[in-house]
Amino acid sequence: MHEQRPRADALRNADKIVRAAIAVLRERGPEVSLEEIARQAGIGSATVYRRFGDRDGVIRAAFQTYFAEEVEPLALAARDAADAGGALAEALTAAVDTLAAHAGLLKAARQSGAFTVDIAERFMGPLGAVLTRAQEAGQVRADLRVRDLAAIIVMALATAHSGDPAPRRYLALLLSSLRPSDDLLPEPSGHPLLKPGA
Amino acid sequence: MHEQRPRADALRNADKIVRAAIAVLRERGPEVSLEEIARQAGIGSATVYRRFGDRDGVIRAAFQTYFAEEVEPLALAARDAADAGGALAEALTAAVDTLAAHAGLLKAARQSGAFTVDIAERFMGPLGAVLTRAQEAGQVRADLRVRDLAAIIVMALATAHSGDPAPRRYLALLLSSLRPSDDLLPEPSGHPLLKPGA
DNA sequence: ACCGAAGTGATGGGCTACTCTCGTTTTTGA
DNA sequence: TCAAAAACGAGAGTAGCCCATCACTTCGGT
Repeated sequence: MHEQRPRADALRNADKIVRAAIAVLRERGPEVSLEEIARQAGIGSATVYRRFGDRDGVIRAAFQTYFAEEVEPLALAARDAADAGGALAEALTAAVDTLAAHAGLLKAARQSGAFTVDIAERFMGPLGAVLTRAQEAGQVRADLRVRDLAAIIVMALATAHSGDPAPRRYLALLLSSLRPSDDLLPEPSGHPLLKPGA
Repeated sequence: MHEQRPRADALRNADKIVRAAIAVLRERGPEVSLEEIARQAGIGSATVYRRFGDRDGVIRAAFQTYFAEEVEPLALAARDAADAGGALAEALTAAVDTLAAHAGLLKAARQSGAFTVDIAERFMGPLGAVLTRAQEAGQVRADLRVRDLAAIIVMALATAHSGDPAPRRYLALLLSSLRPSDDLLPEPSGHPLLKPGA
């Protein structure tokens, strides 16, 4: 009854598929067929289905891997900065930049429901400490949560069309909403805290 | 060489198709087949293709009609309010509410590239006067443009998952970014002002 | 070295967007 | 009112893709 860990080559192949998916989706967008991804990975298409269930499974896995490797480190890098508020803004800007540079992957993730506030929040956890410090310093409003930072990333990227550069203006607008304010934000809508995605 | 205007029944049918598309997409989301929409409209599917070219054409037309009929009036209604800043916030909130109530249609529009800042801006024109008045009253920052208001709508809705209520908290956050500020926003990225969509 | 887990490539079913044709209906304008 | 023109409907047909399955091969841990 002990969990069987997957075989070594299975892990290698899963990784190859994910890498290929990231690259191909980035370049060619959500239109590419699964066969194309499998071909790029040098893996049979049947294997892809065995490992990931269906097309959306591949896209979800690819996006989450990308997020963990490219975005989460940005949050980690912000932890030790002297200027908490500045580090917060920098981390968010860098995250938006790299995501905007992966427009095709991002679009695919959106269509597969993989680009949500929940997912972003999962990888922005390290920003929690920075946020707290910035709040204690009076640099940002006190009623913010980490989830709001994740939402800012999602919102800033909503305006990015195909081929657009990063939507700097709107991100700046969003960052300016972090300033302390007398009005309190309404409570988040009553989400159960269950994680819906896989 | 005078422009032929389409026949009366052709216009009627186009309208029937658009109405059916709005209703069906709202209820069933982007997954519905074109044949289903045609059936609901009581129109042959070949006619749908004749009039709108392809699937995305139908969705674009449906979304724009919805926008013109349900969202633009909200902007018009705000024009004569005494409190310009309040009217601005109300109009944006109401726009986000109705769009959130049409989640399926919205999702389809996004997938077809019909829900863009450009499209929103096209129908938010009437808010220009209100924005100016609010700026003169010092209620909102001076470097805002109508396009930014359109972007706020797009951004606020980016966080709406399927079945979510309107994302009030994030809209409130966005509205708080309208407050006057000492920092200037960066210029909008160098969009040509050509309208890409149809 | 063995045996089960994992992979392979091929095949096929099912679905949907889209096209074409042609006989039929509706509109238009004189 | 009537004939030409325009639009329509229905169905068949094409093509591409997702996904499942199968019979067989390869690989890896014990």
